[in-house]
Order: sequence, then structure tokens, then C-alpha cells
Amino acid sequence: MRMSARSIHETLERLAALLRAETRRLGKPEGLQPVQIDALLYLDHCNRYSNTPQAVAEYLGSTKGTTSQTLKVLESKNLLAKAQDQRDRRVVRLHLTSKGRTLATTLANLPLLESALSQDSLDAESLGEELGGLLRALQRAGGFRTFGTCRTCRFLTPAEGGLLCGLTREALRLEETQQICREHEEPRD
Amino acid sequence: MRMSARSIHETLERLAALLRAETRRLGKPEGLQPVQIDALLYLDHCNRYSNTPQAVAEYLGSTKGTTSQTLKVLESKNLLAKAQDQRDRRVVRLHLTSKGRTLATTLANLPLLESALSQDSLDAESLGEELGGLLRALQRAGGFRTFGTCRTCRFLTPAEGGLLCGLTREALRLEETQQICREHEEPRD
DNA sequence: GTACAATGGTATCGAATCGATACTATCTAT
DNA sequence: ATAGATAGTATCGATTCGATACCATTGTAC
Repeated sequence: MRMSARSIHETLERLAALLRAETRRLGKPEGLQPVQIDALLYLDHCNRYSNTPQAVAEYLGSTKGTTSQTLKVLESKNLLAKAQDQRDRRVVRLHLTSKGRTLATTLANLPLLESALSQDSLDAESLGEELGGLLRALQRAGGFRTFGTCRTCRFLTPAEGGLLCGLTREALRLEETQQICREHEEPRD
Repeated sequence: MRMSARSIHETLERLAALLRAETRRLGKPEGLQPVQIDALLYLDHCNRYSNTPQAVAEYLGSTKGTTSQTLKVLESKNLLAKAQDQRDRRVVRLHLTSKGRTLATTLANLPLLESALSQDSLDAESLGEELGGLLRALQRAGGFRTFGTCRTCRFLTPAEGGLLCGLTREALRLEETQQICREHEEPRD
């Protein structure tokens, strides 16, 4: 039984539709759209190099203009605050408010997905591996940014007294290495 | 390394965003939105019990109203034709035009996905298994219709001279058993 | 050092999605 | 025959999204 690209395409589309509907359901009490929730979760999980409108746009696969509106909504709901970067004054830094952090934590786990993953027939471990592999393959095929964490980044370099980002030459706290980074790159074979 | 529900959630979201962007790109020359393409592909691949607006709505995880608009667009582009069902005159039957069939065939394979799946690091077989398993688990958890094919349906019954749908008691041609069915149900335990 | 391109971001417009609601038509159960 | 369920459409308002234009800041070429 050969597994065709079309059948995988179909399955992915069904998964995406279900996930989207569930996200919509979950965001409804807060008056949040799926895209707004995606942005919120990203900002809750990205590092200090990656909390800009541009990065959000790339992560969501959207344009700057659309993302700007999405962020405006989150700001108007007091879920995030904007601040001008001091080094590069074109750049806006996005920080979740405590209300935003709380909401992100709530929205991060989808009940539907939780209960699906807890079923005996599923091995979350190998599922995660396969999904991750597909994502990396797609990103490689399309030349997109990978948005991974330091753990799998080719720039991560051990130094005396801790870890270092080889790109910025800055020291990284341990928690930071588990956050999503816009500059993440896979090791070269 | 425990694989958390959140990280799977995140990966799925990224996959969905990439797929959606790619579908958008692909549909642009035709002036079709992603949802319209999804509906087109569904109608190209569903059986005669499942080609109604209601079924499309359930498949896409959307509402009747929204789906009605989606279908209106496809109709105005001469990609599908509506016909009243003669048995139940509330029901509208949707049939792709030859133009619609052709376009569906074109849009069914995403270049990005094809090239990702062809990479050595990926085993399309086990990926398909894992994805299918996750989809079934989600459908079970949420009580959604499964939209599978006869091959995995508990209603499929062998009869003299061919196959039979145990629900409608009608004979099925072999090709039909490979199409998506709205009445599909997984075997009980 | 001054022009000029590149980059980050916002504003605005029009087309489309989407949920909600209300409505019509048809079928089914009693 | 009547009530209720079901299939579908129409319409409204909020939001998404791409496209375009625009502004501010930074980087680069000369």
C-alpha cells in the first residue's frame, strides 16, 4: 500500500482544519481569532532576538501588513505592549503583559489534542519525531526560516561558564536555549 | 526527551501555516482562496453519498452558511454545478465540471510537499501512518465524522458478485470504494 | 559626508472568510 | 395534519489578507 503525496496532503489538510476549528472554539470566549492566538503563543515562546512584528509575520507565513493588524488587536486587548528598540530604532519589541502570559498558558494546551494524544493507539514520541521531520523537510524545501530552539542550532557554542550564541556572541541563559529563535539554523550535514 | 502536547501543537501549527501559505500561492493564479481549493479537492475525491453542501461543511470544519458562500464562488467560476436531488428535494448535489476536475488534478499535488517528501530523511510510509493515526485519534476524541474510504469502513460487506455498503444496501463499484465517504465509520474496537 | 538603497513598521483599500441569525423548503414522526 | 428536524440560502458585522503606498531609520557606495 503505497502512501501517496496526495493522501498525505489530504490528511494534513484535515488535521489543519480540525486544529483550526478547535483553536477557534477555544479563542471564542476571549474574542480572539485563530491567527491572533497563534501570534500570542509565538510571543510567549520566542527569545529576545525574535519578538518583533517582522519575526511574527515570518513565523505565521503572513505579510507585515496583516501581522501589524493582528498585533494591534492584541495590543488593544492589553495582551501585549510595544517598545522601541534602542539600538535599532526602526525595530519594535513586543512583550506580553502578565495578562497575555496567563492567557497564553491557558490557550497553549488544546483539550482535543490532549485527549487525542492520551489514547493508547498513539505514541506521542514517534509522532513528534515524524511531524518534526516533515516540518524540517518542508522548511528546507521552501527555504523558510526554521524557528527552532538553540538545542538544535548550529550557532550554539559552549563557552567557559555557560553557553554562547555564535551569531550574536552573547551569553545565553539556560531557559533561553529552550525558546524559539528567528535566527535558528540547522547544522550543515 | 519527553515530547509534550504543546510541542506537538506548535509543530502542527507551523505545518498548517506553511501548507496554507503554499495553497494560497498555488491558488492565486486562479483567484481561488485556500478554503475554496480544499472544497474543490474534497468534491473531486468524495463518493455519491457525500457530495452535498452539508458534507463539505462538516469536512472543512466550517458552518453551512460559510460553506454556501464558498460553493457559490466555485459555481460562478464554472468549476462545479448544482443539481437538486430527486429523492430528497431539500438536498443539493454538487458535481465538478470537467474544468473543475482538471483544476483539482492540478492543485492536488503541492510542489513544496512533493519535494519535501522526496527527501531521504523522510519515510513517507511511516509518516502517513502516524498522521493518519493522529487524525483518527482527534476524530475519536471530538466525535467528528471520519470521512474515510470504504476500505476501512465497518459497513463494507462482501456480497456475491461484488461489494456492498451495509448502510445503504447498495452495490459499490471498485473505484467507489477508494473515495471519501461522509458515512464512514471505524470498526468498533 | 552625502546620496541612495535596504529594512522595519504602519495605514489604507478592497475582496474574501467566518460565525450568527433569520429565513424558506422539504421531509419525518406521531 | 401538525410539529419538529434537516438542508440550504441570504444577510450582517468583524476579521483576515494581499497590495500598495508611505514614513523613519539604518547601511552602503562613492
